[in-house]
Amino acid sequence: MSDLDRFEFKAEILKAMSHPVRLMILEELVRNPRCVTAIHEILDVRQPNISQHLTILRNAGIVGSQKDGAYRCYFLRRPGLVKAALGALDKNWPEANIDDVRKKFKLALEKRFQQKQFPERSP
Amino acid sequence: MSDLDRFEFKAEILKAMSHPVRLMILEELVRNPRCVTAIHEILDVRQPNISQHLTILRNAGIVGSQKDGAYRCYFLRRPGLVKAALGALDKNWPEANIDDVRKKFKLALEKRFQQKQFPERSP
DNA sequence: ATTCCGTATTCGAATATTATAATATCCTAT
DNA sequence: ATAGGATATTATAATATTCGAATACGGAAT
Repeated sequence: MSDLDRFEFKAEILKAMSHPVRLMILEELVRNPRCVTAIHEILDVRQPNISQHLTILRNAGIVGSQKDGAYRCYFLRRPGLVKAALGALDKNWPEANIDDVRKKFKLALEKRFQQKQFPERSP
Repeated sequence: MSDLDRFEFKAEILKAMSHPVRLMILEELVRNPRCVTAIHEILDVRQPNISQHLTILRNAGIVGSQKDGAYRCYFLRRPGLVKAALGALDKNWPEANIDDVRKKFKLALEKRFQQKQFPERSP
């Protein structure tokens, strides 16, 4: 798997999660496996639309499903990943310290000029 | 901030990250603040396109920038969030255990019937 | 002042995403 | 076998995203 491929793969996973309805679905599935109707009742979204969103999540490998009689049970295939990603969004992280940023930028700049022997410019 | 708003906000942050080029930019910025040209050289992407992606990241509040002479230095405004999100993608999490899933689904199903007094159906 | 370098903006075409409506399919119970 | 509920699919219209090309703009050095 090439380097670019790896980034495209990660981007696909993130993109599949990047929708308010899909985030709500995932947050629900973190608690419990659910069938479509249950999700449809919990969220205020039409059933076919729910199915579409579930398809997107399934294609990304984020959820799986299993038939149980008339129902189809959806569940997280990568609960760890999903919890970690949702967790990253929930926690309210501190902002970067601007002085540290400036310092690191200066260093990066100097290192760059040494390495590449530029006459000037471009950190 | 309403409940839906919160999900839309999270979705926006994720969406802003959900692009291979933007992921590469973020991974670079995790290491060091960088100016546009440096990013442009590291990645094989045209400069105006880099600027466009940076604008998207900036609008989502993920990166900030600061002028330094002719350069504009970009840096992570929420390094913790970004590291956690990238970390979630990197770690290779185990898959869900299908038996646990089934068990939880049964429970959810039963609970649902009790609570809602349905004659039948719909976990 | 003019030139060069670093960066941003604008526009356009191609493509992708989204929600809705309509419809189809599958399962279960009668 | 038929009805009704659960789920999926399709088509479509509205909207958004993406990239490249061209261009604009600002700072630094001559």
